[in-house]
Amino acid sequence: MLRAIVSGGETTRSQLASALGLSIATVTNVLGDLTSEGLVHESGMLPSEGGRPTATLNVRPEGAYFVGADVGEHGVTVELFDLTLRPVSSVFRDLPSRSVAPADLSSALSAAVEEVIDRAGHPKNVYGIGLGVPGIVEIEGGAVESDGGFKIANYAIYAQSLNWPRTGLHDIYHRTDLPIFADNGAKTLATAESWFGAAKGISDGLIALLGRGIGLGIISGGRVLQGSASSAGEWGHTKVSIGGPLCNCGRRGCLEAYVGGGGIARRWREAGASPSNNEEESLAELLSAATAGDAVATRVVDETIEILGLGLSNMVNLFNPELIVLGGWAGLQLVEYGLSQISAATRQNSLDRPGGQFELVPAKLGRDAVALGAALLAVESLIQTPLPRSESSDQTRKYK
Amino acid sequence: MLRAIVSGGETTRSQLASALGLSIATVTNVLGDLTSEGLVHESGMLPSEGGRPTATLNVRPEGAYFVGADVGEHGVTVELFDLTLRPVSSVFRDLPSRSVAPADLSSALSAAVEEVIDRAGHPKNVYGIGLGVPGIVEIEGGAVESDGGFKIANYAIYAQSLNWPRTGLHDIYHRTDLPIFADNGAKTLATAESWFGAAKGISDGLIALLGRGIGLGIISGGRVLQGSASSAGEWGHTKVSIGGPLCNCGRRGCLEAYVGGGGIARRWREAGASPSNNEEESLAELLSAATAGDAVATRVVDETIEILGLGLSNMVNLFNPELIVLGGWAGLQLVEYGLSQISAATRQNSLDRPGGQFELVPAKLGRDAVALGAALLAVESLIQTPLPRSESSDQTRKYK
DNA sequence: CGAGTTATCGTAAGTCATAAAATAAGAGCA
DNA sequence: TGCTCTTATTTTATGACTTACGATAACTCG
Repeated sequence: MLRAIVSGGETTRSQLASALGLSIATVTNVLGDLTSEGLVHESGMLPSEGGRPTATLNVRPEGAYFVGADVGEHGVTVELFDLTLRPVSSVFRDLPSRSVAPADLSSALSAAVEEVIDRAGHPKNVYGIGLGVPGIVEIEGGAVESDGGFKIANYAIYAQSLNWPRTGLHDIYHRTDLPIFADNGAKTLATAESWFGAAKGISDGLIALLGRGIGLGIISGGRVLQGSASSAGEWGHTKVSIGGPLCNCGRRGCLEAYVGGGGIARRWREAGASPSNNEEESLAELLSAATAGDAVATRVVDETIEILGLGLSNMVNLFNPELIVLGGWAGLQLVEYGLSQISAATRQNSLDRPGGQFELVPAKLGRDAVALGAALLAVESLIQTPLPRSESSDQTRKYK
Repeated sequence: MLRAIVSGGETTRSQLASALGLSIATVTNVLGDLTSEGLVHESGMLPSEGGRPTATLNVRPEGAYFVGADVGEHGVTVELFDLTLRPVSSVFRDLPSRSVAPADLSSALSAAVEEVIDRAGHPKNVYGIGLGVPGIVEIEGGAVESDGGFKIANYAIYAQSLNWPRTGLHDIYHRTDLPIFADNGAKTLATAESWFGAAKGISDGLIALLGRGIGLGIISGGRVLQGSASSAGEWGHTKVSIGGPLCNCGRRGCLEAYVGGGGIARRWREAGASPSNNEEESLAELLSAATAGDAVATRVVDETIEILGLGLSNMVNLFNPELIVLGGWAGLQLVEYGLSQISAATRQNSLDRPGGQFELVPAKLGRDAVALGAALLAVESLIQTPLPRSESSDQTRKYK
């Protein structure tokens, strides 16, 4: 219920009832609890249509706060979100070197978290912190009870692309005064797009994160697919060719080696160009050269789109999505260059039926979507956990 | 509850209670209803351990019957299953020509269904019929109320590989005296393996059907993944190479073109051999030649396993399964030849983490697994639908 | 044969969602 | 201004489940 209001924005009791398949009476009951928790309030009135006017309901922004962090290759972005999931404050910290070690990250991250809460005037009700990290995040058994009375799951991070060995979550963030959650960045992006962005309300969809690496969040039945050890969605290292160019992961023919930021730059270089060292700028140069009619650039771009379409078509056959969202800096640039070309290449390589059943759109949320999705991990946990009962009311409440 | 007993076989009340997370009292209640329906009975007693002996519970085989049909390229296999899902009678019908038309199929199928029920002595309580068909099966809107009072969903079949245009389910089976259900054969196989076979109790797994074509059932959270229009799992036409050999589907580089029955035979032929025209025999010849040390055959087999492993590794990265089951005639032959080789090829191409988290096993159920899984479609519907209330008891019951 | 044990059954009480009734808050009109 | 009509929300009562608990059944062991 809280999820429906947070994700859907201002509504009314009857809208909620029909959206959730409950009666209005039940909605009122649950709402009473949420209101007395200070999470929801009546935000206004709709003009009457002859009878009593409808009260509009909305989340009370200051009802709860959440920290979300985007741990990237270049640095960490940490943001504090209120209960409407709008950013309240935001901090970016560069990381010292290119090859990030967990210890460096740890100090930067802790400082950034402290700063971001500081800047917002130290709200008391920060409910948790979520981390979007590169690589595979597994939840191991053996959750630990923290000082605060909440459980801290035993997360382990395997960031093959950062050359990290198995890294415990406490190695990159050791404060335990707040509940902490983590997931792969592509999956937190998918969560964010699914709550607030292009994939809102979608039951079966794909959210691709194209940047330096290539990630994917698979939405199935409205939730992000996790797999047996929560590493589902590692699309970047699926093979699209036998043999093929060498990838960072040590194998050959990975999709990422072709259409990851580095792969695109490499292919342009091999075609004779000397692109910028910054992959993001390099792609921009490539695309504008292609737009300007440069034959070599056009060939490289066409090839990129063809291979991306081939990779996407594999996902279309496997998942039969109704929607594909392209995000990440490379994804957004490519979509702007030629959404319909990518879409056509995908359909052409897909089976006829599923190939005709999806729509391809750019991501709607901006750069902080990974952090937003990470914060949503904490929100989801708040929604599932019954709050400790307050003095004001001794009814038990489990449904939010 | 019925599902737990059917799938798990003989149990006791307390086992059921802990398996389903209910109290023993509730189990007893629901069981009372199931028993009075004639679906379940107390099958025996366990030796006492000091107190009252535990009654064992089991399904009453003659409590309900289900028809399952495997619609294949060569013919239809139709079987009648009792409530323990053991086959009671079984009919196979060849199809007249190679290129099957819906009309030919329709008469063969109807006759086979009639025969299979006949042979079992015309039990009254046949609850439905399930069809496992090649190609994509979609459920369109607009279910129709039949004479019998049940709904018949509006299924549409798109069998690109059989060259069928959109085919309505009523075009291949027009009797409406029984509830009818349909799904892709690879998915019904997955359902069967997941209820009774190698994938029993698995939450995230893959069941691959390797034969003439290549199908896949993806088990996620214990259920077969369906996608937005229920065509998820079309693995055979995902591309493993850019360019590559031409596939039946009209595209190039499909996995099926390499390691489908036809693809393996083609590659052996191109290597200079003249295999049997029957693909199944051809594969057997190839594998025994390789076992005997034939260099050409060994190269072709190694290549097959390498490509199959590559295809599987893509699935491992995407789904992070705990188990991969290989079935279908080609799958079983290949597994027998070299399970560990296939497993090694898969792991080698996968990311380290998910690559170390799955087990690869052969399918446990035999040739009639597709038909069994199809019958399970009807079982699942029985489990979800509350039975019409009988005179003997006027309590409503919804939980089984 | 009775004491101890374990299994199953029956009943009362607790939960939770909803239907129905009651109340609230307006609009529109005489 | 009051009255009626309409729609929204809250309160109350009911019904469907589930479970806790006590009663009963069926067995072993001494």
